[in-house]
Amino acid sequence: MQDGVLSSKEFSRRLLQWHRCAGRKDLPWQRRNSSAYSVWVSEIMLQQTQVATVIPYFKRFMARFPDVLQLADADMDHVLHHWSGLGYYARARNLHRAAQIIRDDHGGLFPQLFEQVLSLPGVGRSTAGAVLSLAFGQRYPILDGNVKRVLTRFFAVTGWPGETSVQQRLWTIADELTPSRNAGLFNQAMMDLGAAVCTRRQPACANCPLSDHCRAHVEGSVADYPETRARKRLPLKAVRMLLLRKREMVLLERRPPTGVWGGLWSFPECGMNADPVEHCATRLGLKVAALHNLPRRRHTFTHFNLDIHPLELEIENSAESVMDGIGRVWYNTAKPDRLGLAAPVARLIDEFRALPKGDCE
DNA sequence: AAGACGGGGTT
DNA sequence: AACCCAGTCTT
Repeated sequence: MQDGVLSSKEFSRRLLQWHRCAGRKDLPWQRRNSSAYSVWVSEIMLQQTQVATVIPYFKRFMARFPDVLQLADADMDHVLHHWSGLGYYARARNLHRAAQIIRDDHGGLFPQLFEQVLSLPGVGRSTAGAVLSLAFGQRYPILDGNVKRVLTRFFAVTGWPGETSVQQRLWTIADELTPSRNAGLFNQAMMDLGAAVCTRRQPACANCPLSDHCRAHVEGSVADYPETRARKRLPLKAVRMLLLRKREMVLLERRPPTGVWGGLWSFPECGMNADPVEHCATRLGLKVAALHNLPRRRHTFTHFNLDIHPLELEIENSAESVMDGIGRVWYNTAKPDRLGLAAPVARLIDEFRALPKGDCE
């Protein structure tokens, strides 16, 4: 058997056997009566995000939006608030929109046809396969980071998995391996194996039920898979954030629906070369009484680095009106509204709240 | 086919 | 500081 090729049937038999003993079965979205809705929410949260990070968000989210109708009827701001800090906020907007589609087009019941699930915003091939297999036992493969790692190693697949040709090959392999019975368990087991055994660094091949037929393991090249993309140097951008203070209130603006922190609330910004006082007068109709710089902080994205230069500005007590109230709000740091805040904005507000209040400077 | 999209953890 | 993570959408 050592030299032969492992059949798909034997592959899944071994994997499921391993999963019965060693797999995780007590995650919050894996309860016995977990609905398609909770599987879906968890899968969306788990996109590009690790289990440990997701768990508290998932619990809070499900407590507030226990079913698809409550999510569909909720305010976008409320949904974003519960997503704040998770990142990739388009996921939350898509989740909300998809819930409304399920309410309006599917009678509030989660669809069970692959094409219908795939057409929901935010749901691609892998997530559609995950929900249908995990929640309904349908035979669809998945291809997330864990599965990619397992497959590239087991079959010694070279090339960066983000490349189209490599990805197609991996989908074909995943499809051939997926059993017609127990597809959900199989997919869960693949993800668990990737998360617990076939880890990116220092994989526990000694505990792997497939290692004797794993090409990378046999060749002693496990660390070479999956290949990584050659990375470019990230561009550095800079922005000045205006922390406009009026007593314990601070002015926030809603960001445009697309782009970084889309739909979230943040501080007004101005370019590094602009005059902040002038900017406040002309764009916001506010007179500045005092100002001082706060320490610069760097925020890193996948695609660029951002230097945030916070500038605290005290507003004159007279001339209270802010131009164009739509999309702007005086945020009470003592009694916070439930808004979605970008992570660095939330941090700045926390520091701000800790500052001595009142008429210093 | 390539780039955009967040934040946190690990090394 | 580099690298990665239970991907999907837009261009």
